[in-house]
Amino acid sequence: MPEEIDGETAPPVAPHSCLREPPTTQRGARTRAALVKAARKVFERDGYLDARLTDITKEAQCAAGSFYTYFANKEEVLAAVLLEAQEDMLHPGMPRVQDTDDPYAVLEASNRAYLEAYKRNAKLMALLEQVAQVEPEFREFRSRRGDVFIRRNARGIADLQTRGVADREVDPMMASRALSGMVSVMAYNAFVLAEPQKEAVDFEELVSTVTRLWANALRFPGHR
Amino acid sequence: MPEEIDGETAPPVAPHSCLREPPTTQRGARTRAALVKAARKVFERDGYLDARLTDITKEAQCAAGSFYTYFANKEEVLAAVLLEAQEDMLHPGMPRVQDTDDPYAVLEASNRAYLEAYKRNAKLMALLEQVAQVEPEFREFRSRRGDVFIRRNARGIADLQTRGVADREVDPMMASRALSGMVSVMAYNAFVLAEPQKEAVDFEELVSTVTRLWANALRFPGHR
Amino acid sequence: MPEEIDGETAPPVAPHSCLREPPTTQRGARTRAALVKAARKVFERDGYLDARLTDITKEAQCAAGSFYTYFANKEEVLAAVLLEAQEDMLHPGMPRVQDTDDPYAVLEASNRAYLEAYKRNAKLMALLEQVAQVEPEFREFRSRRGDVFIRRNARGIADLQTRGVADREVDPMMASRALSGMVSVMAYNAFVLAEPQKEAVDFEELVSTVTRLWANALRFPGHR
Amino acid sequence: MPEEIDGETAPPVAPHSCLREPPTTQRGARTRAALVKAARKVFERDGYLDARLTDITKEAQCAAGSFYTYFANKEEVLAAVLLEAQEDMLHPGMPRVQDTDDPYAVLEASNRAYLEAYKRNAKLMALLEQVAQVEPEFREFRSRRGDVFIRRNARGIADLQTRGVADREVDPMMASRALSGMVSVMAYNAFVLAEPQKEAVDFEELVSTVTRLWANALRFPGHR
DNA sequence: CATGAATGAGAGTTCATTCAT
DNA sequence: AATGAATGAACTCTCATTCAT
Repeated sequence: MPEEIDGETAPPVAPHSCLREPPTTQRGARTRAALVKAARKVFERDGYLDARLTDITKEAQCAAGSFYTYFANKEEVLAAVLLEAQEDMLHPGMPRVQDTDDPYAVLEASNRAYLEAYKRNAKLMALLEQVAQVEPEFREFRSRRGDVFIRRNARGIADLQTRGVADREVDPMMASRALSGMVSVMAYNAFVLAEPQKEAVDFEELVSTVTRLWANALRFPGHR
Repeated sequence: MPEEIDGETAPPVAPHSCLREPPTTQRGARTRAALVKAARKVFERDGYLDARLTDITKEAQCAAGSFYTYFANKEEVLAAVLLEAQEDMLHPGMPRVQDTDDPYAVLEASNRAYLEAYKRNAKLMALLEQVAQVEPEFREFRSRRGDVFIRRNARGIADLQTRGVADREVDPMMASRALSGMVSVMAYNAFVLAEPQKEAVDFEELVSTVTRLWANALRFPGHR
Repeated sequence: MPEEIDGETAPPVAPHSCLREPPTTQRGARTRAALVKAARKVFERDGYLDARLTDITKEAQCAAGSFYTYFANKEEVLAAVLLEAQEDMLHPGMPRVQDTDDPYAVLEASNRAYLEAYKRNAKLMALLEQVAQVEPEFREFRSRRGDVFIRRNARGIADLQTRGVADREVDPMMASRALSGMVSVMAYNAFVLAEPQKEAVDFEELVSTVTRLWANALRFPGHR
Repeated sequence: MPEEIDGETAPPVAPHSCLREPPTTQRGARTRAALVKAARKVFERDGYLDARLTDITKEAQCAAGSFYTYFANKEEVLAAVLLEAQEDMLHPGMPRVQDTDDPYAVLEASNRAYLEAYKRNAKLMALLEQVAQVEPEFREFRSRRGDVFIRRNARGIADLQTRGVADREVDPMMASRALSGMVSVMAYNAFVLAEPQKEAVDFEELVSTVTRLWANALRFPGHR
């Protein structure tokens, strides 16, 4: 029996957010924003572990102690950083290709949107992967983020199965996990691990390959 | 044009191995082995970052200083740990199903062997993932390990394409990257992330799902 | 051909000074000063090598970590200590005997001033000698300090040669090196090596002896 | 009143020598000799402080533990090293110029012999200077070595005073200390501190300068 | 709210010396 | 007499967090 696919796909709230109450004054808001921005920069540059709080405050041009006015520790700034970036990482502004009925076109558009968003936020994704290995709270966060896509795709697969377009033998959730995972691994390899010296994989080839394999895996009808 | 698939798929040698010369006496060998064993235990229990050298020496029941007789630092013991485990992680003792000509059976056996090895070494794989995020040398190591499987599978795909069993449209290396990645993600999710409280995914279902998707993705003939 | 005697005899700046930025607050300045003072005391008491940073911070009544707010390591405090003492070690507040034309009187005053300064800073000189044997940067520092005196005296010798008072056969720089060295060795022996139990050399005898030998060496006219 | 000049000018015995009884077997003698030789090499190369006992045993091609069969610690090997080198450092094989009566010629020969010996043993002298700053026992040793020369020269000065060749006003010991010190400082600067890149001071100029100054300082008769 | 100096526990690392073989 | 692994005390340096100003 397939798992529950639908239900509240609540956005993966960043951990520990809102512990400290938000700044009341305008100056406070400015300082906090500067800290979050600085933290993102430093985290992306040095990695989570090597980032020192003083690096962040220095980058934000404020005193070391001011940090604690807004955050209890490094984890919390990171949560704030991720919270701010969530929007773009989750709802990659999908273009309205949905109008069409061609499942292959829809699938391709979806994959392209995902990969584009991944590429756009590559450094942040790298950071998230690192942090997930180090801080359990963020492993949770990464999981929830993954689930958003997995559920979304599982719904799509189930829908296609209903319409007779996709292989009915596979469990939609399992298939979605596998295929979504496939795409995310490819994205990680292409945009995070890709070494600068080597020529990167061609973006379009990436899109078409994962889309073709995905479509085949679900036995979309028609020969391509 | 497909990348080079064959060539020497040299086993991914652990980094920095053999810096300190190996112990000459029997006693030395014993101590070194005890340290490696202790290190593996502590690493798997506490993670690479939280493992303190004194934890390792305590576990190995030797003095703190003795550690430095055999290893220059934490990285080096880890290299030794991985080196020792490599065998089982890479050559999962594939059962001789190769006799058959049924590509599906071969594929399934291969996936089962991979997943079994992953499960067997789950803690070590978790460790490797963590370390790869933290020490560049080990990111390299992880990559090389992945390549071993990717190349092996790419050869298989190319072979099936020649025999007319697999879709000739996809590039064997790209497809192998995507599909091997798919399996490894599933393995990671099932054996590393799986939370004890939740009931784990059924192993057989895992094998059959990834195999079916893989076969479909390459358009193996025949309906299942 | 005599070497260049004149030119900028820049004071021998202590090595590595000013690496850490100076404290901005008053409290910071106080702490830093306390550390330098404590360092001098500990160095003079225990020697450079045996001085532990915790001894210094303990003496300065601050936490071990505070040390690193102002100095990167032991070398740097020492540099600060020497920097602070430089003034007195280099410009021994020469009394205005210069008014006289009697070269012998001038020479004697100069030697007396040097020896007095050496005696006053004997412990620091001992420290400098020790450190020069251990840290190349400070060997350099000692050399530069020596050069200040050597050049100063070489100018004096050259001047006397011009006035026909000193032997013109000797190269002023070589002679200055030899004679300045002679005085500094005597000072080292008298004020650093002198054992407490033995009665020290009479200060006046020291001054008169080196002055007489120096004057003779340059063939000052007149019989004494 | 001049200090005692004569008396037993006992050779400056190296400290702590002969603590361990000498090796009985031939093999033992060989090992010990190898250790002393290795120690000298390592000390001269790395300095006393940076020399590790294992470096020495490695150089001598014997086990770390063997060291303690012959020496109690680092100090003791150094003592052995110095003891072996004493001969050449103290009795520089003075050429028989003593035949002549010309005090200037004798003085020059003496200085030349000293400087030549210093140059020949420059690395050892550097070592001795370093060690004297670090280990009180060897400060003593250095002093005694210096005294040998100072006394020898003081006797020479007293002799010349008796013969009416040298200024009778100066105390022979004081003068000897000053002038011997002058020569040793020059030697130290020329042969120990001299930087390889800079052109070294001309040896003959060195000899003639210190000799001339020395002779003048004692008011040797005759114009040069 | 901001500042930035002060804190101090804790980790890694070295190496002279010992001792079982 | 030789070996070389084992020992463990000692020391430096880091940096998140606190707090007086």
